[in-house]
Parts: sequence; structure tokens; C-alpha cells
Amino acid sequence: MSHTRECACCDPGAPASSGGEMTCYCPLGGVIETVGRKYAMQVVALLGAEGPTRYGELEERLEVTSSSTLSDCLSDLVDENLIERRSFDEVPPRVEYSLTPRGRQLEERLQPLLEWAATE
Amino acid sequence: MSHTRECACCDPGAPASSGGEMTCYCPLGGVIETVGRKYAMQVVALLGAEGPTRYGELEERLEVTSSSTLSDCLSDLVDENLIERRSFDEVPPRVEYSLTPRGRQLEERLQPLLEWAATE
DNA sequence: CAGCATCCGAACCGATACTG
DNA sequence: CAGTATCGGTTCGGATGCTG
Repeated sequence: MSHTRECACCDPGAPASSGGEMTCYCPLGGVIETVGRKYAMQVVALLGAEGPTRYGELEERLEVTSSSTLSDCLSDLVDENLIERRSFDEVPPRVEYSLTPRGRQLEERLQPLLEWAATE
Repeated sequence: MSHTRECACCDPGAPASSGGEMTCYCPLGGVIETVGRKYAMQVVALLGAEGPTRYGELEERLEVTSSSTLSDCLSDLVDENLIERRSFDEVPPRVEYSLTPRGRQLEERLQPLLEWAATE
């Protein structure tokens, strides 16, 4: 197993404590940074389940309290290449968000969590 | 499907928009609140993979920069019934943390995410 | 409709220092 | 060893108001 995130626990040069394989949990910290933000997971899950969705519907379905918060979140997800933004040249304006391939990978791995959360 | 978290999209009294099933993504927000905190996911994943672990080893393995941050995180996880704290009456003092059954459920659902994160 | 700008309070996180 | 106390900087999130 390998990953790009640097940390001493995975550094080949570092001495292994017991000589065995040493799983690193730092990458998980990376996922959480991107996904821990408010609405991020919900956006990914919703887009995965329902396909391209408009901004306004995201606001409704996720019960967003402040539009700027959702707006910032969406920008981040776009920057992280997890979702894609597509705007149509219409009036009134229309914008749809959808998962990128990478976003879909994440969404698939989020499924078990969502199902469990829903029964809690 | 049902869950305890209240939200209008799941309110039985609320009118369904298209008469069909309406998946609610709010519970996911709940998971994230507990798990979005720094070190939380890593602690759960590590305990799941390696069993009861001492405080000091958690600090090392997770490359914790500030002990108070980890300390707070652990308290939260205990409060949320995801991990268990067991202290031994020895000198020097020893404390071990382990997953509760509920914590293990979460850990299992975190696995796919960890594996994916490690390859990113 | 789909947002961004701004402001402000709350929460979080890290560093340092100290205890049982 | 295994924490807690405190403090300050930074980020986050909510509310309001305004544009293309």
C-alpha cells in the first residue's frame, strides 16, 4: 500500500517499531479535511443518488441555512475535482452540479456510512 | 427507512414533492459532526484494526501535534459511545482505548474510505 | 435563479505549561 | 505516563443584503 501523503509512520527510512507492516492512518485525515466540511458529504451522496442537480434544489434538499456556506462548499468540491459545475446559458439562469468520476468513487464508499447513519 | 434526526425532508407531515420515496441526507450530517473532528476517524480506524491501544501510542501513530486536541477528541468519542476508556491501577499509569460495539459498526463502514484514501 | 460580499460570533486547533 | 488548563490565532458557519 502506498499513498502520496507524507508522514513519518509511512516513511520508508523510518525504523519499523515491530518489523511488521504498519498501516498508516494519516490519509484518512486527508479525506476528512475535504469531506468534513458542512454539507460536503451530503452533496456528494445526493448527487450520486440523483444525478445532476440544480443549486436551488441542493439548498432545499439539504436544508441549507445559509447560501454562502453551501456556495463555498461547492467551490471546494469543484476545486478538489469531486463535483462538476455546468451552467446553461438560459434565462432564468440554470446551473447543475454532478459528480466527477473521482467524486463517484468517493460516493460509493460513502454509501455504507449513509445507510448506517439513517438507521441510527 | 427511518431515523431519529429531525428534518423537514423526512417529516411525515410534510408533503412529498413528487409523491415518491425521498431519501434524506441529513443523517449524514450527523455522522460528519462526530467524525469530522480532527483525529476522530483515525482513532476509530486504528482501534478497529489494532485493538485496545494506549494513549501514548495513539499520539505517536497519529502524529498528534498537540495532546489537548487528541484528549478532547477522545473525550468526545467516549461521550458518543464510540470508544471506551479503560484505566489500569498501575504505576506508571496505563490507559487503554478500544471500540464499543457501536464504534465497530462505524469502523466497518469507514474501511472502504480508508482503503480509497490510502491509494489517492 | 444562483450566487458573492460582508460582518460577526462560535468552534477549533496548536503551543505551552502544569498535575496525579 | 496520561492527561488537563489556559490562551490566542485561525477557520467556520450563520445572517443579511446585494448583483448578473
